[in-house]
Amino acid sequence: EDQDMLADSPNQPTISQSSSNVVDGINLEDIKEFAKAFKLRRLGLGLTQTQVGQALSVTEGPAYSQSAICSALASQMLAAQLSSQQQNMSRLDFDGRDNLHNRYASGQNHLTDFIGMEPSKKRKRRTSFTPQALELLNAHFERNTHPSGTEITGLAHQLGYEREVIRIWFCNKRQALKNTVRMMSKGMV
Amino acid sequence: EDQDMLADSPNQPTISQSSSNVVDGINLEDIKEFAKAFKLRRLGLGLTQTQVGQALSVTEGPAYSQSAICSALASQMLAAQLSSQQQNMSRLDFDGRDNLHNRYASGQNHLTDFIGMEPSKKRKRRTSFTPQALELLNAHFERNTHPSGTEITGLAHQLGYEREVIRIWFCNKRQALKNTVRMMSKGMV
DNA sequence: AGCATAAATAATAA
DNA sequence: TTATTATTTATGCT
Repeated sequence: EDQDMLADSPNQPTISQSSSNVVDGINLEDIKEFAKAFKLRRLGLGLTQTQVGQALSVTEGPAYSQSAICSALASQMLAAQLSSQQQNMSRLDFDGRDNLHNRYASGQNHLTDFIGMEPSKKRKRRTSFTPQALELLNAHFERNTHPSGTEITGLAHQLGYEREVIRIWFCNKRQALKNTVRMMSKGMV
Repeated sequence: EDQDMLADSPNQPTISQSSSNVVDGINLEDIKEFAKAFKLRRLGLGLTQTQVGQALSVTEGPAYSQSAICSALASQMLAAQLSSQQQNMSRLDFDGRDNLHNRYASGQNHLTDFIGMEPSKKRKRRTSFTPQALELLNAHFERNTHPSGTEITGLAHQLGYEREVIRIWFCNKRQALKNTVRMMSKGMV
């Protein structure tokens, strides 16, 4: 039916240029190629973004609004366009981590350097739990809000998450529960 | 999406079933009821979580941020939703709904007392970036998708935009990239 | 009208 | 409490 239109792939072969625009483990060139191919295909089928989104939502869940499709693809193309316009831009170095590190190491930091900034402490990437994992976690929580170290380890292992991540989940969950109870006791609602 | 949470799910009336979902001395079913009621009430008043939080902070102390309200209530509902999937609900209970309705129809309206004022705070004017700005931003993004606070401030200053605007730009950009990757991985095009 | 995307809101990991 | 991510809404273009 109608997702067939999207199914197969003209898939530009190659283009994995060695320019190595790799961000977060993905190659930006590939992304840009994909975006272009997707749009061409959509236009070839005479569909609007909204229509494609609706069609996809049938099979993929309600995850593709017009906005999603647009934001997913358009900006990649814009980026491609812009960067090809001018390859030579002046190279202001904002990438501070090294600079920062150097400055710090050389002891040249002043107070002003720290105002309004945080020490760029690489926050851990937010993990997202699968519904299955959540189900198990919630079930466990209802039985015991304070799992022992062993239990936590067991859960972590069983679910394939880091132990610390599971531990924190229970912390947050207890906090949420406590907040709710507090609000209830204040007679809200 | 989250209307679904409110939609059904078996509303144990009077609860306290002997199944006794009691954790730490509190009945989880009550909690879930409360969470649902609270949200319904908030939506009924046309308020955001942030607004409610601010209003409550006036009387209750600075203890209710948007996050607090969300974390207090949303996760309870999620848990309710998940667990209701399992216990093959045969039991649509409309009385519960009515009870709920009565409870807050007759109950304290003090939320409204503190709010009422401006539910609308003038959406910020959409800024439009110059091509030059976009070029620099994109270039930076390709080097680092998660700029530190300092880097953001630096970019904002250099380009003459508000810091927040730049920060949001990166958020949206990351989102766009992620959407693309997601679509790619689904084998589209 | 349809596209592109900034801004706002909700949810929740750290 | 903070910071980010996920999703939605709304606005400026073409």
